[in-house]
Amino acid sequence: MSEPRKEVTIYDIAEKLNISATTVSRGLQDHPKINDKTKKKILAVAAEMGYRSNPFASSLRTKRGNIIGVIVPRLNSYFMSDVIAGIEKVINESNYNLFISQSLESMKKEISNARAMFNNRVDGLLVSLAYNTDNLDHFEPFITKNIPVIFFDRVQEHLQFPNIFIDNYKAAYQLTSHLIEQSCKRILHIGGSQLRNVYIERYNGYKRALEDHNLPFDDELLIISDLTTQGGQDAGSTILNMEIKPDAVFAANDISAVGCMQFLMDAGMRVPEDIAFAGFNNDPMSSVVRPQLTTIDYKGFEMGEVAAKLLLGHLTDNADLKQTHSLILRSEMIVRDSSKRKG
Amino acid sequence: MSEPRKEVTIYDIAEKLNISATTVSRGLQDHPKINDKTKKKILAVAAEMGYRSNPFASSLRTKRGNIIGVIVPRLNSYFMSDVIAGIEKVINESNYNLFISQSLESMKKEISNARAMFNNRVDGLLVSLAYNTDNLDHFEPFITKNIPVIFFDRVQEHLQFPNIFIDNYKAAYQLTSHLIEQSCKRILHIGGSQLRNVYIERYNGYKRALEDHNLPFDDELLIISDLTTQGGQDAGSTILNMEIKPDAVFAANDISAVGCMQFLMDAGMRVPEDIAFAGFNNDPMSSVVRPQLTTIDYKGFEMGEVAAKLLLGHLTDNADLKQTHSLILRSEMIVRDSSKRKG
DNA sequence: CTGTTAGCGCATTCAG
DNA sequence: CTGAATGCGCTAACAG
Repeated sequence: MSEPRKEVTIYDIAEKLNISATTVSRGLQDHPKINDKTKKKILAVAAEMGYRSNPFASSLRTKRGNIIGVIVPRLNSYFMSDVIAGIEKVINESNYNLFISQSLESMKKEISNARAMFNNRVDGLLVSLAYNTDNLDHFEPFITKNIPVIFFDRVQEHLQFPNIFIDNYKAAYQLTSHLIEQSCKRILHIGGSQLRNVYIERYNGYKRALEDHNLPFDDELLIISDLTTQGGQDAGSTILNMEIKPDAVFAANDISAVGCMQFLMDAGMRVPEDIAFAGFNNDPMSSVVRPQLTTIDYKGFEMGEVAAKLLLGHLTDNADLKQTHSLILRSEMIVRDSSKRKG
Repeated sequence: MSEPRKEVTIYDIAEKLNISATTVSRGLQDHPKINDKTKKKILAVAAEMGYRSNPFASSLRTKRGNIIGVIVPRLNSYFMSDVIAGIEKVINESNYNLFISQSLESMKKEISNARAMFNNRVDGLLVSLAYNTDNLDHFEPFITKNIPVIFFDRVQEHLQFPNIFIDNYKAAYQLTSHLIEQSCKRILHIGGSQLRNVYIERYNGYKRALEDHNLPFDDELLIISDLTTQGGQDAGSTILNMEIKPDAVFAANDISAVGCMQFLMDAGMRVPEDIAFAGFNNDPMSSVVRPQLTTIDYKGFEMGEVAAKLLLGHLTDNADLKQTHSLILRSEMIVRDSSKRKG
């Protein structure tokens, strides 16, 4: 295999044109004060010589690597991959690059990922927290260096870090109220980690809706789960063994809702007649399952776009955007057959 | 907001310890010829002063950025996000970082992404090709610079670039034969872009199975689709209008299979009695849909891991791994109710 | 509009 | 085992 030829530098271009490297550098960056003619010549020669800029040198000089870090709990969930797709779309149109890593729902990994991002000198960071993260100390170094960190979806309140999320409380309230309107009186909730805002809020919204409609709540009606298919099935099994069964289930995500629902249907229960169902996220499987699942349309792609744009705003000192501390995105209830007991 | 304090450099550490920066640099890298005592002192002072290495300077010097680029058609598909998760897992354990971008199934975007990766001087590249990519010219620059490029899943034969994929031909043959064994005689195929190996192979495997079992094939039995839910529904609509209907459908992915199957069921057809179904990928929705979908288990996560490991092997001059040109991963047929007409 | 000079922080000679 | 010197390629003063 032949050795790669030496890289062309701005000095090579400068030499060929009998001008200074500075001018070449400026020409390449479309600096306003450079003569259009020289600019064109520079570009032409650069192309001809196969020049490509050296981002390492540039970064060393400017102290900016033009990279944005992303830390998410998992990459392989429909919702998250949709968020990442949204982020990528926005970032791809900018001059930044994306470093992506996953915490695998472990705070320990999240800490090590954050450190890696910090050491790699990302210019900004987008984070969705792991299941069990209970403090934000590992993001302190970013504050020291004025590196913007933005949390999305799985957020935690912090003075320095903007948050982007949807109104989980309201959505859960809405969903639960809807179930109540379908004359459900005993609604069970399959909830996620009560460390995470999203699951706390969904639980709170659910509970408040019960209260507001004078429905009783007892401990048997709350099942904390890992929200996997298996988790949903386990919940189904628990329900099957209950003396007094719930007449509705509101699960904190679609996957566990579907797992639970199909488990109970396989056991002979009818949905929604015996037991109505509602999930959360509008995962594709919610419209594949029969009866189709009532859920909350939670646009991951849009959330990714918004998060990325907000971060870019911070990086370009956009005054308006820097004002934003919390951004609450719209979400929408989608009523499907799994909860329609009338009409 | 206060200005970030100046970064600590190896010179600062050197000064504090009255040794040279060279020694500090060596100590930090665990160079064998450095006294253990000095090494420890260096590490201690580095930690104390809050030192972090400057990857820009290091990269400029060594000409390696320790980044691996990934270009995929889409990030938000279950299969791809699983692949990416596998890649991330392996890379996260190494000293490399991941640049990720998506071509959105457009060759044009793929070209621009490849250029960006090249200009950002990635050390290696993992690629799954866009729907309509019909040549590999945009990857030539990587050859010139001896940058390894590895294709996975959506691959194209090329002397310089290793490929990782599954035996799509065999899997399709197996699936089609299975349908034939269920006494299906008229099997329709919903295929993807006939530019992409994966879809060509699936079609070929299907066709060969028909031939081997002396079943007729006519043009009406092939529908080329974009393999979305809508694409599946469209295929269903076409089928509904056929005078002689197929008694089985083999779709090149699960999403379109499910779209088509549910469309036909909604129109009153019975699955598998009137029409049997098979898909491809083992997407989660294939086990949620009823009847559950017969499919090919295609482990994205594993493919990601393998691809990343192979690339790392190339980067570390691992002789064994560098020998590998093509790697064919195992896949497995999963027979479910959508195709079980007997027993 | 263009050039001169200098230095970002590190790793690698080469010399002890 | 350690150090002095050098340059990777670029951009930002500053000066004209």
